[in-house]
Amino acid sequence: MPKSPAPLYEQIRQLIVAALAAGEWRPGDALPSEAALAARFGASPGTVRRALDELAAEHLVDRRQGSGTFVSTHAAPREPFRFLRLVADDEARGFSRELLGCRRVRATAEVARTLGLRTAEPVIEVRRLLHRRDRPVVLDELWLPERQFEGLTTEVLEAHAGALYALFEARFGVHMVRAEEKLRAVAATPEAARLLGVEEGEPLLSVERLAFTYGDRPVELRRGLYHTASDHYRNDLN
Amino acid sequence: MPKSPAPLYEQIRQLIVAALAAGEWRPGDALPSEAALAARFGASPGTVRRALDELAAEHLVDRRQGSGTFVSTHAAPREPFRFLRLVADDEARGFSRELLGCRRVRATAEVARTLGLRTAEPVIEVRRLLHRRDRPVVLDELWLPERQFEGLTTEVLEAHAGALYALFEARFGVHMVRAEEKLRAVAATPEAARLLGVEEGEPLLSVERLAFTYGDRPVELRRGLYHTASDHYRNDLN
DNA sequence: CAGTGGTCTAGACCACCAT
DNA sequence: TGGTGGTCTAGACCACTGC
Repeated sequence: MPKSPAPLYEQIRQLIVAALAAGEWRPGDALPSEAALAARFGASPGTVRRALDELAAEHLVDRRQGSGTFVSTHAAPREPFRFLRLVADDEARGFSRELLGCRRVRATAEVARTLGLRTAEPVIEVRRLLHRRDRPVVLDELWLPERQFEGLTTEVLEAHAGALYALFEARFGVHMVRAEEKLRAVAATPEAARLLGVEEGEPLLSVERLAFTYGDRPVELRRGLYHTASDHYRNDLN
Repeated sequence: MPKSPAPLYEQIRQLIVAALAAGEWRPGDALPSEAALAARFGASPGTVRRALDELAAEHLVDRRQGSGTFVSTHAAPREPFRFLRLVADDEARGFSRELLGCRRVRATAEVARTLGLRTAEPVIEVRRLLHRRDRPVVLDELWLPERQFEGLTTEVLEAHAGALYALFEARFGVHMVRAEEKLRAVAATPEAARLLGVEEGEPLLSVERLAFTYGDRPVELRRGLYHTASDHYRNDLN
């Protein structure tokens, strides 16, 4: 408990996040203007501006001079793979996707704990490959609470052309805000080796990702195996 | 070339960075107050404040209410390993260091190109191990332009207790501002296996880091091999 | 207590976008 | 041309630090 109340711009920021979580404005929508929000929250325009600037820094909203402030969306043409840090050594871009499977399973103890579910609660498991220049480079396996992703099937996935996170927004109203990743080097299992076209035991980069929606609620656990022969995981430190 | 000149707060930000690069204020020093800087640059306090806020967001300065704005330093007690993202699975903290060697060599073509030097220009090569609970977890190899690090020897390294980057600040006036890392999974070479106490061919996380000082000038190339059995590389995405 | 950064307000003017 | 966000200013008041 803080001694003094949070500053007004922070309170306003939280109110806007709550409105986003409640779906008052959907990804891609315009928010009300600064002046309108100032009137709504009874604050001066400068204070609302500060709240919006913080939200823009967290990539929750997207500010465009002359046109307005918009809810961020993974469907934006600029960043179809905003959270994927794997880049080709020669800077080549883009992947093609191959769906391996989608089924309803019971959460293992670890998946349940990580996603904040009860053990054995139903989850949807998706497996897929990403190819670069027709060579497999990523084997992804991901788990989603069925409660929030009811109706996600192989057919739905096959029918959707854009990024996975864009599908989650459009069809299930779940927008991914941020993620935490844990990286390790591991040896390829026989199955991973077969799917990625490498030798068994060959080093692969293991990437475990926990993705969060508004309000820091975890909604996706993902395990990726990256073949880093002519690609690498890029990270900027500051 | 931008059509319109950069905004005033950005010009002021760049002037402050230039002053930092010139050593007008050293790491740990206090900058002049907002009001004093406003007078110096002929701008209003609000504009100077914005420039300082941006510098704080980049971790170039550290703002402390009631006492002032200070030049960031790697000697700060809070973050002795600010750029090291390797954390123990059980959240244990801290490493002990073991120096393996420090010698003057000629830059390979790749090292020279990356650091912006001429081929075969002299560089200082340092090799060391980091241990967690008396077990080796990181094998580091790094190269520094001799021009900027003249006098860096085994003795100097042995005599210094704090972080490497703190030594670079205190002794050579080089402050590391940001870095870019490229990660891959690789197989342990015989030498790496021996030093890290693992089997030859075992998967290791390879981390290649290029570190920059003020003005985006590259000054250190580092290759790390991380043993990720009970540690992992942590990354936050947003 | 003096000096510092942190918050909040109010308003002027500009640059950009859509129509 | 009207509405949007972006810049810049000016000043009041508060919270915190260190002497």
